[in-house]
Amino acid sequence: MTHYTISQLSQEFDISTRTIRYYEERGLITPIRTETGQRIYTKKDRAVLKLILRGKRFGFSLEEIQEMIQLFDKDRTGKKQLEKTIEYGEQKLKEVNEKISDLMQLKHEMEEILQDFKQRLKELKDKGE
Amino acid sequence: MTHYTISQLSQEFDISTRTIRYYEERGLITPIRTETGQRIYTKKDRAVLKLILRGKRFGFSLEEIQEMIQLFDKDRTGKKQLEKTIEYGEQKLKEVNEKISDLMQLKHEMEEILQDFKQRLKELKDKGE
DNA sequence: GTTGACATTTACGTAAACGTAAACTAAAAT
DNA sequence: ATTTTAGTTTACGTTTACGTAAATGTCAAC
Repeated sequence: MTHYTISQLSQEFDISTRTIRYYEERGLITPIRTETGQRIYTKKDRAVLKLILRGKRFGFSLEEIQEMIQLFDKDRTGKKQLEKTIEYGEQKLKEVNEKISDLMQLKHEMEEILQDFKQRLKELKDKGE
Repeated sequence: MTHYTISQLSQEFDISTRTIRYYEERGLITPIRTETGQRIYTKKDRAVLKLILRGKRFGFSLEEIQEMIQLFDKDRTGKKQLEKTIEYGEQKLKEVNEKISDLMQLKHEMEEILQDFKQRLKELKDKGE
């Protein structure tokens, strides 16, 4: 299956068709159309949608995501263009790395607190028996 | 320095005073007041604010963050309470773990694309010389 | 060939998370 | 003592990211 309808994608990713159309409104996806005007999504469109949803889960705004998509999307042939793209990409990569280590710290903190709670629960149980 | 004014925190975290008051409006922070009504923030308030901002960076809503704060905050003495808290905490921990591995994947994808771009740039340069 | 599921555009509505302005009071600085 | 500067509440405004309804067209099934 190389093409998808809007409702297929809507079901697969558990989002509304409105949402998908909204992303198109914002210029994030650009599906082709049938003669009668129905949207047809290619595999690439689907991949982009996936990228959008992942970006959203990390708290990126649609505007930021749009910039990132252009990074993946544009046919950058010129040397200057390529250099700028690489620079921007490394910047974003740095941000992602920071988010990861930030999340790791949160994870550790949560684990510690949980350990503490579990310990307390154990003490309560030991005392109760 | 054990206490802070609203503008001190505002400057330290680079957010508006409105934002800080809004978090209070939502019940996320509860600073004490002077006789004349000025807000005074303790170290704990500051820590909570930090937590809020970190949560936001990961795309958690204020509502979710509020729940998480309660996890850190409440004095849960009862056994049932503790068990529920632990369960909720483990759920959140799972979510954090998912976010981390999700982010790692994004990181790898970005690295691959960057590698590709760098390769192309190198080829351009080699050809040019 | 008509019913029902799915599609379209247009357009107004909405919740979350603040921004901003007004009108005022208190604290700090000169 | 009087300007600044910083604080307060109240309340309406704004942006983002969609929800929702209306009015209409089309594809698939019976």
